[in-house]
Amino acid sequence: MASLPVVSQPAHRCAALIDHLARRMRMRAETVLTPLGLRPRHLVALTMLRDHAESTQQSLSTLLQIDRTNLVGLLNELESWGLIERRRSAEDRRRHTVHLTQPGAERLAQAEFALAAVEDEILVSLDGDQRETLYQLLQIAGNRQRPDCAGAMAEIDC
Amino acid sequence: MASLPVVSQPAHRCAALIDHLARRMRMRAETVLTPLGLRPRHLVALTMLRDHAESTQQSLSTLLQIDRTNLVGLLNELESWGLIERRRSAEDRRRHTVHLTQPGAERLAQAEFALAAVEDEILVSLDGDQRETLYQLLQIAGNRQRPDCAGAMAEIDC
DNA sequence: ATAACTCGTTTGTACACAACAAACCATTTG
DNA sequence: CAAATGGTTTGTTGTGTACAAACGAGTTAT
Repeated sequence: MASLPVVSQPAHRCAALIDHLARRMRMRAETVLTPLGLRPRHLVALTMLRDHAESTQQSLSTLLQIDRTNLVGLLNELESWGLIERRRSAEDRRRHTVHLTQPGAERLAQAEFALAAVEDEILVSLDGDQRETLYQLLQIAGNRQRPDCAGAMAEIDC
Repeated sequence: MASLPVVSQPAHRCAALIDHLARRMRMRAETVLTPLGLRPRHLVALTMLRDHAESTQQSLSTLLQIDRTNLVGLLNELESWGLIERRRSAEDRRRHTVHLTQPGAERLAQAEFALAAVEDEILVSLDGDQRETLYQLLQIAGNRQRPDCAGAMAEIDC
């Protein structure tokens, strides 16, 4: 009776867990970020820019998964703070390549430093190794969204 | 050379990564959840309720980290769908203990099943073991927010 | 019993985030 | 030149959540 579907079992779903964890992290992050004049979205963008330097806005928008029009506003803010720079691409002068400036990198570093405390608070239950593992997994999961190399972002490495 | 600061290194901050991953997951999740009449918040709540049965609303609100007043609305919806039940506590009749109903459990199972596809899509870069590890880490990180056992939620196990 | 407090509830305000649409300029490509 | 593309601007909409104020019902302290 009540067969035990050993294989086809849906296993564990982490969507809800991620959602929950992200929200908690985010709420705390906001409070330490505001003194720095940043909001979560800015941090995500800056982080992305450090890891994928010189992206064009188009690829940034797919990378960050936010609408182009919204991205413009975001970048406007960051640029007006002097944290990033837009330069016209040499090859195609319609394009803007976005660059993290020196002050931008510093501000990001400050933010991450401030964030350390928040993570300590949220991730108390995880020891150092576990946190590192988590970081790695998130990094892997986040970097390549799917093995879809047919699109415009061909040169990366696939 | 280029010393390897093994210990004091600020290590990696995962706040931005989590934030980003959560948003991508969430957007996709919404599309498979809407046919089921659920939204992400509902799923989080139902999941919590399955794992921490019979919580009072107060403890739920700290667990979910959402305001009490907002929790009421959320539970109202779930109750009107018949997915949860509120019962007055015998000990203290001001309290409501919240229960996942049978239909609620089923709906949750459906949702998680539907979510499998989304996770497959978002977490392509992770193999089975890695996903399980991720799940475990998230579970640990999420369950006990901090070893603060002085409060009202004393009976759990600390 | 009366007062003070607590749990849940309702209502309303405010803000952040983000999707989406429409129209625009500059540039490249056909 | 026309058509398509990258970025920009403006404005609308919806959603999630915090927060405050005030209430009823029930509890606890005095």
